[in-house]
Amino acid sequence: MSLVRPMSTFRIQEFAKLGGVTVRALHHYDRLKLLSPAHRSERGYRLYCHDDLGRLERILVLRYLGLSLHEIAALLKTPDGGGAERLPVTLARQRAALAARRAGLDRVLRTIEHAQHRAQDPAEPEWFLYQTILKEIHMQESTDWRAKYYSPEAYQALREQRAAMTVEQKADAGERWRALLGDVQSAIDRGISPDSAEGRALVARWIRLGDEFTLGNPEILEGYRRLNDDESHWPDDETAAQLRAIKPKPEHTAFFNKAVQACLRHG
Amino acid sequence: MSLVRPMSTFRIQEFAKLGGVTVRALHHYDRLKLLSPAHRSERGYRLYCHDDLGRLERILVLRYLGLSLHEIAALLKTPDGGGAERLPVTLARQRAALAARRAGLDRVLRTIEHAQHRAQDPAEPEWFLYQTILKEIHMQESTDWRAKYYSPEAYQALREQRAAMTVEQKADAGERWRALLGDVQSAIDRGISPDSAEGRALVARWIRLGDEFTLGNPEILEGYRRLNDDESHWPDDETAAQLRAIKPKPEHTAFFNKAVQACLRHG
DNA sequence: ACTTGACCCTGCCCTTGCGTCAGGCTGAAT
DNA sequence: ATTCAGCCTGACGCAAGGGCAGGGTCAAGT
Repeated sequence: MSLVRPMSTFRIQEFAKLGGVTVRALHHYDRLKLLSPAHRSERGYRLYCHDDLGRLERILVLRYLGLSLHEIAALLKTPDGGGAERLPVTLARQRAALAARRAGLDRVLRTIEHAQHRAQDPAEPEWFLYQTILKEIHMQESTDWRAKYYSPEAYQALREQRAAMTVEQKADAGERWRALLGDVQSAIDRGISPDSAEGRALVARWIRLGDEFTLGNPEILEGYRRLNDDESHWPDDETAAQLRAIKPKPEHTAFFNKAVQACLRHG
Repeated sequence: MSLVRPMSTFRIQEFAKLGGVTVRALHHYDRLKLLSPAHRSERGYRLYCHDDLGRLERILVLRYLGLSLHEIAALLKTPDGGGAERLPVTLARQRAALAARRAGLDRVLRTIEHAQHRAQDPAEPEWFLYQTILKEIHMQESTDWRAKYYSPEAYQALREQRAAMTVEQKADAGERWRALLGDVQSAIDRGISPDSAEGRALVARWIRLGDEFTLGNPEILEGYRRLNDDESHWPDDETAAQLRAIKPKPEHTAFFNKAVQACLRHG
């Protein structure tokens, strides 16, 4: 009977069995500071308590839902209150991501079935099979890569908005963004204060344009933020080029934020 | 105009664009010897030819279907003839694997939807939500892990066979396997030659028993082989224990193979 | 001839979620 | 005193590349 061991604690192996995970996984979570045992024995043994089991269960649930350990840590880090608030958002995003993955899998499965069907025909040479599959792939890959940044509802709303716009309207919107950013740049170059009347006028234009785009939907804004923050992963196509053209530079957003502060101060 | 560069070859970047992949990926494929350029310039530049493009396209198709680069290399390594033969088998297996993944994704998605629905209720505490999801997970995880080793048709056949057997029949079959392996072990211990009459008698028993199990279906045999070859990844449940009990040791299979050779030699 | 800029090479470390040793302690029972 | 199970840390491996560093090469413009 060990006197060192506080009551109702578990050594790592017991705890692993309780949670249905391996010892190594627990080591891993400990190193990531995702789940550290409540205590350590004098000699360094990990001693998990009952609350740790609750946390582990939460972790396992979120892992099952496909979140990365990093995301799980972020979600569980909040002193709670925030956790309950962010959970629904996370669920929605994760659902969208998984639905997209499933759609991708479905396409691959259809392609395989198609290929199997055609591979039956001995008259068809193999290289032809590869060629046609490749064409299918290229066609399918032309799906909108921006989708993954938005919640499903937000993306749906965006698509409706885009569908309702003519080509000229889209070009015009792009042009107005570019013009606005140009004006902001020029204001910065001329040393105009964000606090000035001109600064505040620019802010007003920015906000109007933004609302036009986000439809006042904060989820769209959130998605757009994530999209813009991930520029390094954009593919190299025309969509990306258009996006880059209307992407505000850090100094522009800095100017914008300062000007907003100024407006708030002045009421 | 470079005189060093043979006609109709591409440097790595051109080639990457033709194939729609990155330069780094081509480096990677080269290092894995999956796709090495037809030539190198004097100074070490990779020079890809038109045939390389064909091979790359094959690689991309198979990658799209979810095969690992290792599997792709194996499939493409055969001097062809074997390639055309193994392709349908590969497609079937891959389809089964992807279908399983899709089913898993479906379950997760349903779980998320369920959770979203219940998270609406503000009366329900968060921990309770986690608890019930965890229960769902445990229920879903109790699916037969052996399925992934078999083609869908083979697994279906196996299940029908199992359903048709009574508990006693199953126990009896296990017992006969264990007895056979015991007798083989004893034959080895006693220095009996696989070539002897006793050796050949054991082979006959082995084959009969095997046929009873595989129903003469080579796909089942194939799946069983893969299952047995992957013992290190079996989970730690009762099914695994039963499987281990009837798993022939390497020396048993060696004895078996020698005895089969002997039978073949003697007609 | 020289410089510039685009392109190429190799090699090394980074990612995710652990598994798998390896070497060395600890704890409890024999 | 030994022995065996259990614990620790640290390092390396995996798949499919991404990213970067340091250094060489090619073609064009000056």
